[in-house]
Amino acid sequence: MAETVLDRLADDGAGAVLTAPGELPRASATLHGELLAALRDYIVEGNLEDGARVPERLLCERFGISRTPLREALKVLASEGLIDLLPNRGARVRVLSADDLRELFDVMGGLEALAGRLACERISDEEIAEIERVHHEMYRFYLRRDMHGYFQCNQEIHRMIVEAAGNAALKATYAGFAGRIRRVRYSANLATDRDRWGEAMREHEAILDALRRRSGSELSDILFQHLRNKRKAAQAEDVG
Amino acid sequence: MAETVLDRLADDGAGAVLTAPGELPRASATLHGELLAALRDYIVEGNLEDGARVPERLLCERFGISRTPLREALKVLASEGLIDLLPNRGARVRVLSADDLRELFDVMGGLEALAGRLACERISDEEIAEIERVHHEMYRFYLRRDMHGYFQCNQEIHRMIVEAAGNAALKATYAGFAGRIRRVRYSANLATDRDRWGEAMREHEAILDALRRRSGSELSDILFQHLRNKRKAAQAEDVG
DNA sequence: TTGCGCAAAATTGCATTCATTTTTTGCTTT
DNA sequence: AAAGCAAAAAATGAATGCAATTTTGCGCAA
Repeated sequence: MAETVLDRLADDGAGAVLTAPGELPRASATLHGELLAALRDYIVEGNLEDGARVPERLLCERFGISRTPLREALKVLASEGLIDLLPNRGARVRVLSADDLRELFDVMGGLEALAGRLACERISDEEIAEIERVHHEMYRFYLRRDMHGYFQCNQEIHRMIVEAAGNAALKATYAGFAGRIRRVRYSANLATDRDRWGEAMREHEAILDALRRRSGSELSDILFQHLRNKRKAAQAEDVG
Repeated sequence: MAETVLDRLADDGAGAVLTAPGELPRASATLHGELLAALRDYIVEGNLEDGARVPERLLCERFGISRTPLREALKVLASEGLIDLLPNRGARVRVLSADDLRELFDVMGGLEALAGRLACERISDEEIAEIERVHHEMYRFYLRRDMHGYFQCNQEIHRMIVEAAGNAALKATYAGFAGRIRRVRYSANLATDRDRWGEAMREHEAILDALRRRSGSELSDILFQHLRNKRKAAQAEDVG
């Protein structure tokens, strides 16, 4: 919705910047940087339809800026894969084909596999305990069939593993891919596919187990397969 | 047809630009796109010192363009991690600390591990035969202690594995990280460390073996470790 | 009604201009 | 001679202007 962006910019004023802890570069006190972050969120959050034209003129008015910084931001978003720039024909929200999705999921899987491997090398007992805590919380949501809570915890666990990897480049790359995928809604299928939900829960048990044993290559495998299965479930939804 | 940016660069003798097949988005017939590719190569190839200021004015003259498209390209290069943009203080070639390098190598390792895993799922016998061919060529270079030839083949093999993964998103991401690392010279150490060279050669044997058996998770492990060892060798050079 | 052609309007890509900020230069003071 | 400071010069960030391309609107014919 339009107001979201307006409000965000207005709330921040010209100076203040929400320096969200180490996701994509929420670049500092420059107009370009703020605009970039705002516009990225605007698109990632699905305020524009798939394939919709990104209205340059309109966004300029809305943000109260000229075209120059906006166009700079669009170029960056295009390089991030969120939009397509068609020569002389403006920017469009990138539409992800089934094949694109397959690719993105696999890369996400590879990045998570890497995160798990690296995490095993350096994670502390305290961090593992933290993850276990969220894991058990997630399990309770699972028992209650509370999808929203479950997903919240699920994402949090994956985030914590990436965090535990202690690799900023990985984290930024991961965040970028997560943003590209986030536009796609693929969440509702666990409700209709109880088996998958149970399977996912078991996979998470295995993840925690491998993590406890600091078995990097094992965790790596499990995480990749976990994402693979997630992808398959998501794609099954497309068909049915 | 108008003279392209590339022509202008070539005219100035500042460095020929090759249109390498399917690396980072060599965007189409737009000035911005060409400029971006040219500037990226210009920086990746090391024409500017580490930490050097990127001379906006000068590059404009050299490329024969105005500041607007150049600045757009700089924003993108910054988002790719090749340069830093300091507010009001221009762009600088990003200096990679030892820690940055560690991170980048690990991510490269993770991406190669993923590539290997995916490649095992879909690679054809013919593709494997191709890789074997290059592998043997590389082995001959190894026996002759021809480092240049060896490296050429080495890179080619890794490129082929990424190619065989059949994942464009992975390929583009891989190319991006390769570009960021390419500025760093870490090649000369095999000459001084015969053991490492032999070890690398054995690792490549194992890579090929796992690939033949289509053992994805095994290849994944080997490739990650291979990059790990490469990193260690590269970092050892820093010290000695 | 549907499709075609063409002029008007809008949009895009890039150059240019303008206000700030940073950097340099040159003078003064100790 | 070195340090401090002010003014000039250069740079950066963003707005505006302009030519070129694309899209839209509309009349007209099939």
